[in-house]
Amino acid sequence: MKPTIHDVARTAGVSISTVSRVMNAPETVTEMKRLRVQEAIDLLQYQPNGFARGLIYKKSGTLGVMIPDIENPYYAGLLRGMQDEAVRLGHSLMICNTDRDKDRLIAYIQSFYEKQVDGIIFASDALHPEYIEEMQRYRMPIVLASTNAPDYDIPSIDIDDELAAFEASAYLIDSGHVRIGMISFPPGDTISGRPRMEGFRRALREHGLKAEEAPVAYAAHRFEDAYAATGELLAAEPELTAIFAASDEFAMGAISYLREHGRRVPDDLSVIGFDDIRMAGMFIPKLTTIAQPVYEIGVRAVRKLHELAIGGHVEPLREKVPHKLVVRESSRSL
Amino acid sequence: MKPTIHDVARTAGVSISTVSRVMNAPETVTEMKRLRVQEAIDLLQYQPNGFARGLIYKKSGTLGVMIPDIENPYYAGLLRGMQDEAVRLGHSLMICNTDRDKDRLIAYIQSFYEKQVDGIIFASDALHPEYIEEMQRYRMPIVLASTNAPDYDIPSIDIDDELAAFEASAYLIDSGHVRIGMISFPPGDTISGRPRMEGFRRALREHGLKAEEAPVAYAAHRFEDAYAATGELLAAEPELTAIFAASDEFAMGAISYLREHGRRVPDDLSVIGFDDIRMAGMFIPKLTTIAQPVYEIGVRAVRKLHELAIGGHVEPLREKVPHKLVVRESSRSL
DNA sequence: GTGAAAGCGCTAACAG
DNA sequence: CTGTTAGCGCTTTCAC
Repeated sequence: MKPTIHDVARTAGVSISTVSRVMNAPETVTEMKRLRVQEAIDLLQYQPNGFARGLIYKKSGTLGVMIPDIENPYYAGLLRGMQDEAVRLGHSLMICNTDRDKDRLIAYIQSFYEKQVDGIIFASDALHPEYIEEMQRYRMPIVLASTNAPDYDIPSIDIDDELAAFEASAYLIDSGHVRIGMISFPPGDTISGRPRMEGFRRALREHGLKAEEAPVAYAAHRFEDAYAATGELLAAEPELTAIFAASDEFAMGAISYLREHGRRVPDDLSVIGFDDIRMAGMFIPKLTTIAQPVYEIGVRAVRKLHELAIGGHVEPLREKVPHKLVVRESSRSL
Repeated sequence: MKPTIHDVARTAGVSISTVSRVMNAPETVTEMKRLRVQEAIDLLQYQPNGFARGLIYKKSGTLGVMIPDIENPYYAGLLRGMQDEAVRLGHSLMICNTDRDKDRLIAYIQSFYEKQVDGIIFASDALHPEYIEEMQRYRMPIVLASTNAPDYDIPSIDIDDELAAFEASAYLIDSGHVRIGMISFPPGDTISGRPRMEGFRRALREHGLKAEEAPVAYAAHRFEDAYAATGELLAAEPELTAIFAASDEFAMGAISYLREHGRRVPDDLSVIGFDDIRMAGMFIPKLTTIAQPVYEIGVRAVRKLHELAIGGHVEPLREKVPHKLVVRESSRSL
């Protein structure tokens, strides 16, 4: 059996309060007893029971994290940032891979609640009001990482997707491309879907191109979807010279399709991605992309949640972090 | 404030024991009261406090997981399997990314212990005796996923690395390759390092090739290391026609190096990887590789840990799961 | 069938 | 400075 505070007290010959004190306020105990207690602790390998402390402090030192797809490298970077900051703050992370499954997500919210996590970080593209309401119903501190909720007063941290997409597209246009297609997340996706598409369209418009005629194909989330979408794009506009992909994985899917259909990248077509996942620098050709400071987003999300859990509020509520265009090999000037 | 069992009891007009009963043994309560209690529960959004239950049951319903590098897609697949099985069993996962940092790992073991996880899954290549002893000292159930410990009686589940490496190499030889190099994990790595190298050598030997003369270059863990190692390999043996990479990431690093130095894959050189991470099918060229059933390993690891935590022992102690050669585009017959 | 009460391991007044 | 005691929220005998 795990030793308890009573065991320590007994072998040290003191009361349990004294033991408790040497753990929480050592300076209030005489050196002699403190040493004796410390010895007993070491001897018994004593470690206070988290449940008992939790009951009293009403804190678990654990943060819940929801991510939609753990196999998506984008989230891996985010998690790393969160984890590092959590360690720094003395917290643990309870991670839930929702697989974009609604029931699973709701079940996890309840589980987080029962396990008394100190707060939840919701990292996802798809954020239905229903989820938010479920979380708010339990009144748990929550912050959004790499997404946001314009309709609710929930702290969030992400990049300016519209602007980033604008810059990616503008870069293509400035490189001489005129016939540009986009592989977008579904228009119903209000985070990485619509804003990036709007940024794309605005770039065309502001550069005197007909935004409405530019072909856009939708892909759900994965490589294969983008592969197929590229076919649609080319069918709609065979003369395409550039593609703006809303994620690096999409860019890879597009490049694969192009290769297998005799189009060279970047010689025949330029492709630009989004996110700058680790793989972007390993792919052949290396991806030109918009880099998101994912690690940083993870770190700040945890920090924000910590603040929120401690102080009850955070400043600023909605935080934007800077993105950056990274030019590598998958694009070229015309 | 979170409602407690007392609140429910009060609003339902019963004692707390009755409330407790409708949650844990509803059939022992008369329908009338049961309904009234259920109503109160729904009304107050009552959810029992995990700390209080934990104190009594001495179980947290949480499993601790240690992984060395969350950005390595190999572990993402593993985690997905674990997560899915954990959900099925009603458990949560507490994940720790050790970053191969010893202090961090030890700190996490203690944290797991304090938080009363029901057990630990250790998924890693590097497994120092010190870690094992630290974990055993706390007498927590532990299972090894995708690694093993020959010197200790610890349940483990992984593939037969030596055999898998043998088959990968034999495939290359059967395809007509004679001058084959290997990019290996460091020889000190007794899991994915030495066994895979021995499998490689045995294949050469059993096919009448001089195993000792085959060049082997070592790479730590990542793409960049393999990139550099490929240069060493080629310097040692410029006539190489095939490379066996001990991981898919190594294979990608090798292919990148080859591309950038004017060698085409698979036309000039064949490259075979190991693991079959998701990216293997997205890379250009698609990787020929040894597929590990990572998802399955994750699932079984959780199941094993569950058994161990419940029954105190598992059968069989060391489990091997089958691997599979997957031939794609990065290799060809001579 | 149901309530009162003890106790899980710990912290925090409260007395001494 | 230190020990005693009352809970934290819940489950579980044990009487009624």
